Amino acid sequence: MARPSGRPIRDELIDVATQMISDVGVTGFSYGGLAKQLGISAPTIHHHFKTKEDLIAAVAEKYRLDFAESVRQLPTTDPLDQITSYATLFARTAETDSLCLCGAVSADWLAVGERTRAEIEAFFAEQTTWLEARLTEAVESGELAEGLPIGTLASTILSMLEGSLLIARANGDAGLPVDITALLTHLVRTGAANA
Amino acid sequence: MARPSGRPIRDELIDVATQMISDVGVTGFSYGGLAKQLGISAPTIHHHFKTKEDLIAAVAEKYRLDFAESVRQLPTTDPLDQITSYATLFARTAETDSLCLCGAVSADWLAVGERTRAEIEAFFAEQTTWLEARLTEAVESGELAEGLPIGTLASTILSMLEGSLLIARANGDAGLPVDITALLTHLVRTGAANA
DNA sequence: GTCTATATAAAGATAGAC
DNA sequence: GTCTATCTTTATATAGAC
Repeated sequence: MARPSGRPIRDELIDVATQMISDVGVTGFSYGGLAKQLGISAPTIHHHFKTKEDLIAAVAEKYRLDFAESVRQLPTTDPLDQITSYATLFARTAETDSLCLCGAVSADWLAVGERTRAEIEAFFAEQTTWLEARLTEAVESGELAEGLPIGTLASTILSMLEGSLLIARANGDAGLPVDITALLTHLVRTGAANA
Repeated sequence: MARPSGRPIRDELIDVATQMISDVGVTGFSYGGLAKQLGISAPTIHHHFKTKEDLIAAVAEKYRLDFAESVRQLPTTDPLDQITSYATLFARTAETDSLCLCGAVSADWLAVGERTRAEIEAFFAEQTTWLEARLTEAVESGELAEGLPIGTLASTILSMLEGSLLIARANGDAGLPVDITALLTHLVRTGAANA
């Protein structure tokens, strides 16, 4: 399987590694397997990423940055509708039987280095912060009842989405991330309606 | 590190392997590392589990059965309170920086064999079924509003708990599983109060 | 049931030619 | 920037002694 168009090989390495980590974990993927997929030799990868940990950290960073960009490009509607749209980012992942890269790395926590861990922590922190911001807006606009613990609610949504990808792949139910988010937003709206 | 008391070595192998899989994934743990931990030689393990896949499948099965037993032993109170107790099973896991074994294996889905996958699927199915039963009871007792999609709500809770373990370990926040479950049960109770 | 010795394959990584 | 060749370590697994 030769390498397609003229994309920078560094980017292709990261993309294919991302998929492989989602499939078999950070320990399960190898330079050899990655090289085969791309039709190059394994030592060539060392030229771009000196160690495997370098590559994994780069994968995590790119995922975090790309995801942030995807979130920025979500349609800006009502705050709770934005969270529904946000869930479709995870559903898109589920449709290819993939996990969130950061969830996948988190599952192999003791097998990765400090730089990678810092990226994963940053990813979860950024996503929680974004959700908190939407939830705060929802309180201000009256969509969401006052008095709810915004931070815990944000963690609930993120946990739910990360976990749903694990379960969706095992069950073959790619619609799970959207379904459960729809239910949760329904629940919080109901709470607001009766506040 | 020699092996403690007179417990069957087969059980000890499964227990230590369970912890290692939670730490570094199914590909990251090895017969060599497992042997070292227990103070035995690696080939000895082959005597008890002919292949690594045999061991992984046994680990998954024992986890599923032990978890079912833990669930059966939860105090039988109000249905929604039982779900709160249920969450403490996950919190206990988080306190040792561990994942649910089935969540950990699910993260390395393409790296395990059919028997193991069947165990994981069965675990998720059993847990979902248990949650559905409690939720149905909660509707009957008036704790929970009628009309909610019970199956989706059960999947929401399980997804939430599985995902919270991933995030709790990265964040060092072992209280997460309980906090988010408390919030969710609060949300559904609120819904019932206003139904 | 546990060990040593061994087979075979693959891993991560480096050196040096082109 | 990519390759072949190689190094070292580790992996899963088997054979056979005790």
